[in-house]
Amino acid sequence: MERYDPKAIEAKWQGVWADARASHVPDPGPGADRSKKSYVVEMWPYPSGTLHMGHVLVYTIGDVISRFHRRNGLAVLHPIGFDSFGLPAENAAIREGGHPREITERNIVTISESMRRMGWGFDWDRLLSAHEPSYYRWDQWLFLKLFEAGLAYRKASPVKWCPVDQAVLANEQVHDGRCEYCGAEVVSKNLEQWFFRTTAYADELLDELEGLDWPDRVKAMQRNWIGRSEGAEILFSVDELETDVPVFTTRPDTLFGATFFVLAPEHPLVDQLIERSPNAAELRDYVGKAAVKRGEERAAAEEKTGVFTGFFATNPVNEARIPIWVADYVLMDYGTGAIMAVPAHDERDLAFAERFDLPVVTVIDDDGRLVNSAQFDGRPAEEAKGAIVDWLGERGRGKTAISFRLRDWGFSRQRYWGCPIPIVYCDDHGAVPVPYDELPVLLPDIEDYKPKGIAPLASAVDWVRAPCPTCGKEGRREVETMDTFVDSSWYFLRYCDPHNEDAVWDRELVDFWNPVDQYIGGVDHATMHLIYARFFMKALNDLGLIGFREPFQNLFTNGWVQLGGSKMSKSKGNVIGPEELVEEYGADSARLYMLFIGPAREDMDWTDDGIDGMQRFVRRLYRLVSEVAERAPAGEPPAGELTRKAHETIAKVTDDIGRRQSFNTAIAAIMELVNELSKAGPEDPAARFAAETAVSLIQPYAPHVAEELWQRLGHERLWEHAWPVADDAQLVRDTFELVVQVNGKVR
RNA sequence: GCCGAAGUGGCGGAACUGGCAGACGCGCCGGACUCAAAAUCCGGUUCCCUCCGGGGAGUGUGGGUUCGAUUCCCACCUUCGGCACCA
Repeated sequence: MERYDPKAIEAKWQGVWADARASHVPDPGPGADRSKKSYVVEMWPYPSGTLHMGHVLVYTIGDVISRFHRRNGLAVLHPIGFDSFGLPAENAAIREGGHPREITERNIVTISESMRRMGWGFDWDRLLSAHEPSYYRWDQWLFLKLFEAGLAYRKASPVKWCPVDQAVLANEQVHDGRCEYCGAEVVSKNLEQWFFRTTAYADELLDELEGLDWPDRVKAMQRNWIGRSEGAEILFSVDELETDVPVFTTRPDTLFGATFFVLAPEHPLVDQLIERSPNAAELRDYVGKAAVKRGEERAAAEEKTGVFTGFFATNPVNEARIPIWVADYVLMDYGTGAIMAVPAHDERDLAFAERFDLPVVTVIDDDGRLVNSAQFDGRPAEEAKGAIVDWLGERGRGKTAISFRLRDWGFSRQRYWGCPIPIVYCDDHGAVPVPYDELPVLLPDIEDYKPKGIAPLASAVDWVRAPCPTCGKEGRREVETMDTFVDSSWYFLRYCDPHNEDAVWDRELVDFWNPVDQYIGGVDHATMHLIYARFFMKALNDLGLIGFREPFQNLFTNGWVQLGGSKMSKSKGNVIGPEELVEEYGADSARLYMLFIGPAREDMDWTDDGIDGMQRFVRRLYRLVSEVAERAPAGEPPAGELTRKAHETIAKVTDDIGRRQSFNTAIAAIMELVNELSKAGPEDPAARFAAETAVSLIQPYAPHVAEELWQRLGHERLWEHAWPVADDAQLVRDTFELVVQVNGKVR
């Protein structure tokens, strides 16, 4: 008998599937049954040069699920595409020369070929790449829709600015407050930046998490990210300026304990205070320094810092005049950018009070009741919250309020390799959207992508010059590009109608396939991507472009595949990548091993220590089934151990893949069946049934060798053969063991 | 600090609903085949004791509930992940 030859077998069946278009799904016809569809999407990859083990994990999980669904009679849409805009290609181009487009497209060719060799059954007819004008044209189209709806807008936002280079700097380009390139002291500058109004959906993003079949930890991370806090907004007055300043607090019950007042350095009132302050110079210096610090630097500071303004605020509840400080531990973009400081009941305020010798007044005792709080003394704190807010409300000095830590999504990037924002600036008309019929605004070729001046696109002078769409007078194009998270917020919609040149999509197609039934990807996208995509669906639904509000009904988050963990150094140390793995062992063994190594949702340390064992198993299966094909008797399998084991395995594997998504244990179960078959031998009257069952069950994992063996067993087209069903009657055992315990011991 | 996940043999892990802990695999030990090796096959492999019949301990630690706990409850320890001056 010839040896198991994965290369030959895999090439053969990959050819057969390509010819048969086995992974292609046609558009649903009229009256197609939505209950018989399954939409399986893995997060699309960034086209780096080669596949890595993380890719092998994600796409093998998706392939197992989609093959399983297909054989369960569902119409499965399982597409692939590339998240091909973004920094790595741009940086590679800067480093090595060449155009980001060339590098990207070369990588796409290489990686697609590797994907085919892994046997992943994608519908290649629907291939998308974000950097192609046929895709990003619709990024622009969607941007215009959101812009019209007021969900995309510009606002001045502080950026780090190098006054010498006249350039916006990324956080990483600032070292010790100095420009990475010229060493000049970096200043903060308010620049107009583009934002999506994600905060408009803060409540829905939180509430609609409930209905999703997502891992709890991902939901928890999103809740945390959205950060809804209930509290109150309270007005303090600044008599010298005849103005009121609102603060947000979750602890209105501690209002009588406010002993000082703090403004964020960026607070608009600070400028007014500086002009009339005895500490003007010191304040100006402090505000300037705080502006160029990163948030983390502020948080990491060992001691709190701040400057007294010389002004006082009046506490509305007791008319106490408390000093107003400016301190960078108060953030402008949360709450109102101003706080009442209650050192007795807030750690941070306490640290500040100790540093600057400010008074501490306890207003809640050990029993949780108010003290030093006038008419509210003796009330439990929880109850006092409402009572104090009501009291303030009657006097127009306070009201209940909700604050979110979720911020609007800033999506302008001062980078080249991204989707141009279709806006023309006109001296008379401001930011004017490019008309729909002029899309796409093509990304021009330029000489130099280095982020040394302002955005690299500014150097494409001919491109920048454009007539104002409103008046025709010469204007200039937006030179910033979109964050690549824009591309990935809706790509799964475009897969449903990828070649449509007249519209972003056909609503019926998108509504048929979506929401995605199974989304698969790393937990590293738990917040950004998975929040942005959810925001997009809510906005697009409100715009009447789609008929649903959540993109991903079921989410599987795979663990990290760690290379060279603590274990690696001990063993051989020669870690091999996916390409070599396939070359040496074949795609089937690689796929099986990747999912067998441990639970796919948990992090794992990649070692190739066990891959030989997996190859051994596949060879054993191959030999055993080949023998069965030649020698096993035909006909109905008689009831007995082996027949029952086969039925048990069907039940177990079906449940493991379908309900539990426990991919490693399904493989173990098939191994048990093969072990039993091996013991019974190829001439056992149930051998043929057991072999057919094993081959059929392993097909989602190891589709090539399964197809080959299926053919040897005298059948064809396993990929569309119905998934086996366990016979309940065969699962009943004639005898069973009854465990008897006496005094807690088995007897 | 807050939120979340997890601690089981030499290793990766299994035990799904409270019912024989260690499935499946790696590694290791022994054997068969072979001139020899590879490949393959068979047997063993949690730890301790053993008169070889078996006996005892055991799922991070300490308690608890239960006839019975890896599983449920309380407290603690450790590791990993996320958020983090969010008022």
